[in-house]
Amino acid sequence: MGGIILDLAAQLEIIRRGVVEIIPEEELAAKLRRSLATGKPLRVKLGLDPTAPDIHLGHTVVLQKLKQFQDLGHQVFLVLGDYTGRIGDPSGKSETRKQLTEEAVLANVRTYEEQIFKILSPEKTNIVFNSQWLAPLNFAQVLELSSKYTVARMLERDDFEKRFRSQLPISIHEFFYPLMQGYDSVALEADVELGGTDQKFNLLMGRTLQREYGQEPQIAITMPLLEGLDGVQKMSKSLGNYVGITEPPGEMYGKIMSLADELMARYFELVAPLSMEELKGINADLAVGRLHPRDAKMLLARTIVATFHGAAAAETAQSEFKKVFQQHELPTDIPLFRVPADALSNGRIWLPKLMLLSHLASSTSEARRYIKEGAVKVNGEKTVEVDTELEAVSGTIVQVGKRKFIRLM
RNA sequence: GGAGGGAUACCCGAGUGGCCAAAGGGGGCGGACUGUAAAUCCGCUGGCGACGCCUACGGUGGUUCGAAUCCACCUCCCUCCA
Repeated sequence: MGGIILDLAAQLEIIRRGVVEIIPEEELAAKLRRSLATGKPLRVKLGLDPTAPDIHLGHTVVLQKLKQFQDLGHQVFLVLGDYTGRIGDPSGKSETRKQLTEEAVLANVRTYEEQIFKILSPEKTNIVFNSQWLAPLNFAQVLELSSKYTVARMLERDDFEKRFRSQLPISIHEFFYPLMQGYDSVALEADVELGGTDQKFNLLMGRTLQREYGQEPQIAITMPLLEGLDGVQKMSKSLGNYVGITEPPGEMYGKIMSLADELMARYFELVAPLSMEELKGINADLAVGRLHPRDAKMLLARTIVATFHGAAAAETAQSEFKKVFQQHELPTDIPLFRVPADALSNGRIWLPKLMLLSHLASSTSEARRYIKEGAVKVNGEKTVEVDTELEAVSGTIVQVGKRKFIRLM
């Protein structure tokens, strides 16, 4: 399968980095050993639930691990859960998720693909849809599958258990999600399955089912869940504490700079594609004060932006950041705004009106608030008078807060 | 099928006739400070050319000078019993 095949110890070291659990590690070593001996790559699987088309840094933790397998010459399978997506993974949820329509799932899958290849090499990635083997199953086969596991064991799963105990509804079809995901492993004859720690139950289900279907059980590897920008809850789109990998470079850079210092190490370890030596060096330098936390964070931001937008974009994002937030200068690109003629009287415009029209504020009340708070600058001059009638001269720069600017034209 | 409890702003959650554009917390935003869109402290957080007016406490009506608060019906959610 090509690629650099390192020896067992070297492979294990790379695979171990950042993981929470490898279940069981001895079996992984055995599989790797066999793979090295026979030249047959391992079949590594990652399931994606196509409900959220926006991939964020949280997703990349597990994608990077997959990439490492890929770089080690193993065969990577991305299972796009078009079929399971219609159920919605109940993992960690306290309530039943709504089912997606077939069209919605397919639309999401397309967006997924575009984003995934920012990390994975397209030519080395096998994308498969689980409808391929799940859809043709007949009722007898489904019954057989469901006979391989018991309700009692199903209820061992945390979220099911909680819901059951507090008498919240659990639909029967939700029990099928782990079964279907496990069956994916059977269908693919997976050697390894990756997932977040919240996926542990589902990953182990794969092992159980593979055994039931006469296969060698896969290895379950769990990755940590990345904390979101708030530093408390896991990164997720619905919590709004995420950095999307398709966000513009400047936005991405800024969001990372807004991380609490304490979270830096975590992001360095989980999302920055640096070598172990580099990581160790950074941590050591930080510990002895040789590296300023701010500069470390800038390095982090630059590295992450470079991953998704390239080194040049990362450099630009950084110099813009320095310019605006350290030197308090104007950004290079300021959106232009043309004042509509009917908003002018004698060539002047009421400042709150201008802010509203140019989306610097979402209402005149908000605009008034900003002005009173001293957040508004006109050509660099703080303006606290709400009833300012501004001369609409081309080139005038209006700034709200630290980040919002317009230039009149 | 029966009995009870609840629905308040972005979220959680007080308020049980006027002092309520509605406590408190979270989140968000702004300012100061700085080392950064970290941390910390302070402030703001419905709309309106605005010391006033309009809209808002699940929905629709009603009682009252006056309703988030009382009454009726409706919708949805929850708890207990069967």
